[in-house]
Amino acid sequence: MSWRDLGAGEVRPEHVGNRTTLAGWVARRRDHGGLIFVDLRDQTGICQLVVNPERSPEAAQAAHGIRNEFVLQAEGEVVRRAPEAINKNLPTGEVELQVDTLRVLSTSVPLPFQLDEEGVDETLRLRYRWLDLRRDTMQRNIRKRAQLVSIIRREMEAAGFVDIETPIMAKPTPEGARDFLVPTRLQPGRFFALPQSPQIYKQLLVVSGFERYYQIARCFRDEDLRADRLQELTQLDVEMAFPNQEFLFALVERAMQSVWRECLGVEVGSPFERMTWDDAQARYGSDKPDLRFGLEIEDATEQTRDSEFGVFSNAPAVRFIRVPQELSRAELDRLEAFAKEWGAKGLAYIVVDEQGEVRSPIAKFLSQGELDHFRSEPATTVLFGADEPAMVARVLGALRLELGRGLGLIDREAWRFLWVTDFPLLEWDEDEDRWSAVHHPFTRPNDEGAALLDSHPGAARAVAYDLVVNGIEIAGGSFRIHEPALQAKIFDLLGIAPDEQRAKFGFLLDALAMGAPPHGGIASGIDRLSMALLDEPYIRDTVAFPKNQAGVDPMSGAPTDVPTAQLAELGIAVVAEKD
RNA sequence: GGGGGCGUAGUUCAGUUGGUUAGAACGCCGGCCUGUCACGCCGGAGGUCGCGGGUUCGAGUCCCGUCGCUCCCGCCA
Repeated sequence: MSWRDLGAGEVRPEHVGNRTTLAGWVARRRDHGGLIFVDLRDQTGICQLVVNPERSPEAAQAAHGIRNEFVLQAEGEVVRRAPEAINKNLPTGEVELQVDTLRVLSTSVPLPFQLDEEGVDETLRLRYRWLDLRRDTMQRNIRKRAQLVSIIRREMEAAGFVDIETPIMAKPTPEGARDFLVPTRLQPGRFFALPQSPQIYKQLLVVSGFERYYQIARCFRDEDLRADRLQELTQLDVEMAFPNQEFLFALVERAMQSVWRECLGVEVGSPFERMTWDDAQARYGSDKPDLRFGLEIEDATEQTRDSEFGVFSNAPAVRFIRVPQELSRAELDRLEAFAKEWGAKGLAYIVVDEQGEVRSPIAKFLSQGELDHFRSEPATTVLFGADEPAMVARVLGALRLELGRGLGLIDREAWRFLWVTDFPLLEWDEDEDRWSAVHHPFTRPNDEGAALLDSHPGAARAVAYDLVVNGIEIAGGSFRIHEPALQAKIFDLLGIAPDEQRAKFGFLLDALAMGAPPHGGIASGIDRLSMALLDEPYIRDTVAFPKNQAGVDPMSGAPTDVPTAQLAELGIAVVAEKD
């Protein structure tokens, strides 16, 4: 059987993306099994190359002595052979090629790092990202991400949503994250901003009569990076007229089910669980609970109102978690330090040992009634939070996650999707001494919330929701305000003066005044979603060419200085440089 | 802006209470081997221990500073 009989056609350079080494007469593995990538019909296959000097002296000579990586062109007789007949340890692919001719099309210098090495310094990986992307995990990540986006597009379009692009050069926004600014030569001294999201544009599109809009949109936020945060992110952006929460939830659930089914072969049950934001805070101390383990937070505020333990009786909220283990003093000290990092003043605890005996520095202050309330199984540690409710939730939520991970309580096989609903509309900003929007300033209060805006704005709840999987926020959305008067009222509460409202958002208010239908939508971070799907702890490894934590691209060196003349053209003078 | 961790051959790491020519594995270079595929065997090269200063008879090791990377808090509607 000849090569061409397999239907491979001409073996063109682009079909032979090999990176291996030749030693002696035999193509040998360097990073992909000593095997040569060849295109067999429509799929990429892996082929073992054998050079027989009797059959082809030229090929043998070409193969001999080449030590660096190379790209090959080879033709010859294909010999199919079962991988296990050759080697039990490593699958060698489907095809072996008895080479007649062999030409080196491209060579390689020694690589700066080995592709099969784990834990290579990330700067080095990013500097040589084209190599890093050859690694199996990166190939998987990038390809799965592409598949995910493809599935989402298919689902959105099947539901009648129209893909519309919105400007990348947009207007700076006063609310939210810091903007990336873009100067322009035609308007010296003025700046566009890269969009933090297409929020206003998508609302305008619905007002325009595109009653179902979607976009895979790039968004930019000039904030500090984290293992799960990028400055330049991609999100599925969705908006619809006459929104219906059940419709939107079902739409997103269908998309997630398809993604999980087609990318992972996992059937995700539907409908997803739901929980109000208040419940999530009270039971999990988080607006994105990881439901793969228990360790729920319990309340003891009532039981400790008259406690002789001042820390409890003076606290607006007293809550606790029962850890199913007798924690050591050293571990408790570590957890206390952890709790303090999250803002706790200390960490009260009760240890119930194997015999059911209680050991605790605070036990002597507690009444029998209180102790009864905290009574637990033997070998349990009860950890307390006593403070403002928000702080208690924050600290116990962080402790819960820390313990869940540390004690191995997490069910690694589980996919726990959860809608968190009824977010607060506003939260008080201590630093700015004003209300700020929890979601964004265009979020609609629910009917009860609208009635509370004058008296108790902090109690108002929004028609806003997040989708969480395994403790990772993968989508969030809301219904929007479509009445100019209500929108102006929210701006008032946010401390945006009327003239400022006109200057910043006049065009939105005008649009709302010209017959805006009720509308709402949702957005889903594709990078985060990929992270969750791939169980990938670092968001940068879901992106082909990410920047590092300092916001620098180690590959290209961007951002860089620019010539003074280029700045002058823009009417810009740099007054402060790094170092 | 703040806190933690890391920085030693090309890569991943080790380096004992400060002590003599700083080690390993993989990679690289040379030689041998036609069925190998994490090939095997023999030999070899390669390190201003991030940078600067200090303590000491002596510093990879201790101290101070600094730079870089990373994780976290703040921040991220």
